[in-house]
Amino acid sequence: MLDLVSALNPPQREAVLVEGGPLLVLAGAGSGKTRVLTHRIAHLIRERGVPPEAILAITFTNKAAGEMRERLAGLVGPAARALWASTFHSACVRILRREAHEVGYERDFTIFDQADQLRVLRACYEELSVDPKRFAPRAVLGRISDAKSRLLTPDGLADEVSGFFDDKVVELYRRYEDRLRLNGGMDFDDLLMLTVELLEGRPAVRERYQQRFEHVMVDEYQDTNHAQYRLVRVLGEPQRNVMVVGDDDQGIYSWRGADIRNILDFERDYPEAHVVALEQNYRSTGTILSAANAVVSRNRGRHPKRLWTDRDDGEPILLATCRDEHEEARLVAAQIRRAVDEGRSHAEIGVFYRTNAQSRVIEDTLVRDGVPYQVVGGPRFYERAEVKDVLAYLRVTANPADAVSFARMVGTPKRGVGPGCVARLSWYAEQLGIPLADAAAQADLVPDLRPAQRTALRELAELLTELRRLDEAGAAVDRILEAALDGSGLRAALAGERTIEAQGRLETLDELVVLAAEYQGRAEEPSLRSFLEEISLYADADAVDQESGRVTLMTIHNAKGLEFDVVMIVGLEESLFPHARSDTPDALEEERRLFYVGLTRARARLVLAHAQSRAMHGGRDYRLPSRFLAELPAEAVEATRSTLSTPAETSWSWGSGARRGAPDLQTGDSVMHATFGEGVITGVEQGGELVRVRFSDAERRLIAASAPMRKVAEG
DNA sequence: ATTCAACGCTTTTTT
DNA sequence: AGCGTTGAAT
Repeated sequence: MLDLVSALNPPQREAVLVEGGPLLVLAGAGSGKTRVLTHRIAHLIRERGVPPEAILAITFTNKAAGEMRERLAGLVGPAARALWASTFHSACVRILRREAHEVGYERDFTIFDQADQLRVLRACYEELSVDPKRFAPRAVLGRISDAKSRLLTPDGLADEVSGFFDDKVVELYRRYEDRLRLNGGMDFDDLLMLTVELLEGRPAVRERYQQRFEHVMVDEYQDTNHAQYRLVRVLGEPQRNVMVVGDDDQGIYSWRGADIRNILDFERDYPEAHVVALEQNYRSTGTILSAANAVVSRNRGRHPKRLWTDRDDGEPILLATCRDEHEEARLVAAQIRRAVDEGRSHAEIGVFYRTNAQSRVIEDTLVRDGVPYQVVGGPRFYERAEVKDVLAYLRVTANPADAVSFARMVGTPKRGVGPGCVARLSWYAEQLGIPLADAAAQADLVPDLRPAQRTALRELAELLTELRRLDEAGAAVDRILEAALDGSGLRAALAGERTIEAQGRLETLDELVVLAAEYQGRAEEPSLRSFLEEISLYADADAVDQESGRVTLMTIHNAKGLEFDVVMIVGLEESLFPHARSDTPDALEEERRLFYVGLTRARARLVLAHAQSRAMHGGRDYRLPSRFLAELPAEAVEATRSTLSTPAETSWSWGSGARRGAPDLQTGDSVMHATFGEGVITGVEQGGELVRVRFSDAERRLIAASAPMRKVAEG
């Protein structure tokens, strides 16, 4: 039998072996927390006789859940399959599918993604005659999401807020809720909120799940929100065998409602909690670790701690100054080449950035250089228009109440049925209290429709009947998908377009069919509903393939939990990283944690880059290096101007170091710029380092010292 | 009533 | 660079 603890260090061993009861593991980056988690579960199963199905293990991604199950199978054998290992959202769906009626939903409820949510919300704007320009829908949705993550109903929110904007939010939230229910739809926040309502509000249901889960374990606990916290709390009673693992330095989701206070609250709720700190890092070189420590220790709101390693210092961190984003991309390519020449595999290289848009230039360069790479995140496969179009047919098949999908389905391909027609149909459906799909079958009875529209609706209804028949007969998902593609005319419409774009979309749809077939072969109990559900809960991070032999490009958010031999972080510029929108002290600390997460992903080599100018919404911005660069210990860093192009005439340094004298520019001065021509200074920022200049076409912010620009007249 | 083309505005991070 | 809205053409 495998020895579960001999390879562990003392605190790790303690965390694995400690008796039941609440356990808080404060696990620094790279300190082996996944190992602790899996070994503890294995220990519970093997040594303490806990049945695998009595353990609920919450991970941050579906992929991590799968890996945990696999590792566990290696430790305790196939019994591990009975373990509930999943994300919060997947676990909630699993519970809600069984108990839907308890919270006023049908079992076949649909999960609405952000695009769906916006459609529902926009409909509410119409109904309530709210102007979307005055109340940005995305912002309102954000407020609703925030309320739900704190388990606030519209009434609860109303009690808490007041004011013109907030009153409207409450009003919209209330209507949004009604409409969601009408659609049989739940948004991501509902999955959590309704599960908490269910468990807290229905003693019989609660007891069932409490009895079932003897042990509850949560990874990445610092990124849980209030709803998740309450979920853990209610499931953990009465045994209180709750283990949470987290690191306050790695909390990067507060904008999504995550609350680091959950860690503090844990000790308050469970005063008897056992606390274990894992501070030995097994991942990174000494240099990387000390740099990461130096950066994160600038944050005020954190538990003081210091990760240590007994590894060598390794190589210095390479810091490259690039002229623009193209040079930065070439630097990335050159560094990849260098690493590969040294015998490293492409798979061991990760390139991180703050925003998805940054991947584009790098991709272009890598394609040109023939470097194999994968991009995680960005425009998502399942959110492409053509995919959503055909999925709308499947979603209505699975849930006839889903009016959002119905409207989408009716509109694509074009069949002469637009919003006006759908509105009439909805009116009719509402009068009779029947789903839109059924109303469509009776199109002949709906007033004020054109004959062609009646025909189109009838045909649609027939298609839906056919799809539903296939589904009920247990047809394979890829077969139902094919039937939708052909029956809807979606495929024919694209084929008829004969454009490159249409060709690409057809290929996308073929890919979807392949994915459906793959699902069909892989799923334990394949069904249309579970296929749609898997798609809805599919996360970008689930797609990371560390064995693909390719370089991985992704946002730092997606890099959480991963590690690479070589890590490059690009775009380290003020207003990009830290992002301009993170302008409060707290938000800035979160940006710093994000940087910390990025740094600590690296095992051996770290390359950091910033560009002096970057193309941004049409124009070109001139930028200062990120303040975070100045926070790196000087002895850990080797700075270089990218050697890939001729150095600019002016050089400048970052952070607290020497600063070149900028031309003395004042508001009102006239300047001549090499590229933009004549302009006038409209503002001076950051102690004269940056100037705002209005040119004939636009106002730009330039770095006073290095922009190719001279003063032509005093203001 | 639908559809299409132009315009103006905004873009962090994601389950 | 993309999206949503607006206005015009069918």
